[in-house]
Amino acid sequence: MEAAVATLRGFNRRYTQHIGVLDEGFLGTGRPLAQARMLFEVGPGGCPVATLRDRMGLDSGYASRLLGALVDDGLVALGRDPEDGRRRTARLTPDGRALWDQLDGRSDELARGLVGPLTAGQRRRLHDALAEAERLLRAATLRLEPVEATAPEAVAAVEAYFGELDQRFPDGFDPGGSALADAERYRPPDGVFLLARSDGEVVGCGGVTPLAGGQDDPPGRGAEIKRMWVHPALRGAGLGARLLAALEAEAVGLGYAWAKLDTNPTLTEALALYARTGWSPTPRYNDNPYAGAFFVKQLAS
Amino acid sequence: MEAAVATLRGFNRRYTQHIGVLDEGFLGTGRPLAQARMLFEVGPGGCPVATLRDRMGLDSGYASRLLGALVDDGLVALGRDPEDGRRRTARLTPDGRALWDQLDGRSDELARGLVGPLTAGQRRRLHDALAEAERLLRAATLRLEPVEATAPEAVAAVEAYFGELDQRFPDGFDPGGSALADAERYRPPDGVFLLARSDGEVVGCGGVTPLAGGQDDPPGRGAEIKRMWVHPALRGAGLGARLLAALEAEAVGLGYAWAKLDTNPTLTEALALYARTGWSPTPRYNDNPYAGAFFVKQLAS
DNA sequence: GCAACTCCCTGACTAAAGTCAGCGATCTAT
DNA sequence: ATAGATCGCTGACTTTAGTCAGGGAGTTGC
Repeated sequence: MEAAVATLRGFNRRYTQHIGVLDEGFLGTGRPLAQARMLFEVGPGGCPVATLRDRMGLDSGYASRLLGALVDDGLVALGRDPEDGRRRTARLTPDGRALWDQLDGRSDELARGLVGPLTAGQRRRLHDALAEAERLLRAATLRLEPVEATAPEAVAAVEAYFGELDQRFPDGFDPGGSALADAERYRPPDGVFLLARSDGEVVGCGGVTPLAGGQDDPPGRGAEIKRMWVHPALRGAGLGARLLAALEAEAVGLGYAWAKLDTNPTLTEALALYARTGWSPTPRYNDNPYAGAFFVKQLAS
Repeated sequence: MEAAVATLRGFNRRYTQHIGVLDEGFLGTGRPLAQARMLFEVGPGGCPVATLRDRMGLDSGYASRLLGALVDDGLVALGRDPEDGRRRTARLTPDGRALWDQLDGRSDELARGLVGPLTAGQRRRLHDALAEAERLLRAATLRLEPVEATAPEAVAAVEAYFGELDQRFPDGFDPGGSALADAERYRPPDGVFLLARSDGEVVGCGGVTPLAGGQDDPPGRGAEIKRMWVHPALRGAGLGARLLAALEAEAVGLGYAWAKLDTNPTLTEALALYARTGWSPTPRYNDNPYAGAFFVKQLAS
């Protein structure tokens, strides 16, 4: 712990001094940093105002004013959200896009200047180190929150999960119903659906549903843990373990005494995770044609 | 290159959003960020005003004002430098020290909170990744500058070098004279002494001196490359290669046609570096008792 | 001993960043 | 239909951050 804390703090100090230089790409455009950052955040694809405020952590009034200045200068256009007339979406005008390209180019140039003195091998090492650090930092900073299984983001996460299974299994994967089919089973008081977010982006999910116990099952109410998924970019950073632990804790909170889960035996990382965290093999308890391994765990209360 | 640039930029974005949080440890003390940062920079050991300005990149007037505010609040005391009456050194008063401790504690707490959710293994991986990234970024951002070999920082670097040799060799190392002994040999137009700085801190050095050519030497004037040293914290990031290349370029600039250097055969990384960068083994050319390997290189002009 | 140069400080600014209360338009639940 | 909440906007502010010109005390080179 101490070593990691010290390294993080040391890194932070030097980083803000040297690499923070990348922000300077946003200066010298004849407009204040905050405006430039705002324009950059809007991005070529446009962005809802609320998202901009959230991401930049700004006061609603201040954000509005920054956008107003960009609109006045003809760089950004605000449109109404067709689904909710209160919301507005910012989009870049052609002029705005030109400035965005300029900002992007400057940042690129600065980053290039920074890695320029390194050899190809060193650059690769830098790339690997930063990617690893980011994976771990994201895993550390993400937030787990319960949501409705029918929420658009939850559905998107489950569909990403299904899509991945479809690619991964030799014969594809057919969910046998939409992601929404059994949504009510994930609703309190008998279930829950957790979404893992990092930077607002969904990077994982998983749910708890009630499970009818059989004759040989432990006493007390039983739950099933389902649809556990981790975004590919974050694999190997321990997010799976955190998510599983959080789901177990939720199950305990819902009054369950034990839980089961199934998985495909080809998913070796998952098998290792379950073995490591106190899950024991158990006989098949459902007719899921894609599952070949079944686990049970007595939940600590 | 592209991958490294993209990763760096992506890392930077997330970093400034999440880890920049560490700076927030400096907020909420009822005083502006800049003042808090200044107080923290002064540190328990005190710090000359010029150094503070440099490190924080501030205008002289602004820095003076920030310090003035801290002095008014009884947190910092300014004293005269005994060696140069124009210079001032800032020191923390007991109250200032208490606030410093508070800031330090908050930063630590934030860093702890950040790495807290990670397992011990993940923390170690984060530590390693950040340390590697920092090494490489420092190697990329450092500056090489020619200095007088008698400059205090140059002497300190050479003494660090000697000290390290003394530890490394089984029978110790005796420089046979102080670091200053042959300082004039490192002075233009016949020599040069380079200092590598990162963040103002000296992280490496090396010099070029004239070398009398023998019968079997290549035609033209010959130089010797000496006292090449890299700070232990930056080893393995390619700083040695950059330094050596810079010294060779300096030698070319000084009109030398070839150069030699000696080293101890136990310094295997150094041997590998020389072999990799076009240096060829050559017979002993001096009576340095610590040297056992000798190299020569024809310099490109 | 004097000119030239440093180092730090002061006064007088400007621009940018950020806060707070309140308002109209729009959506949601009952 | 209406009360209550949400979303974004506006006005009126304060505080920070940062710049520039100049000046006094101290040092250095000749």
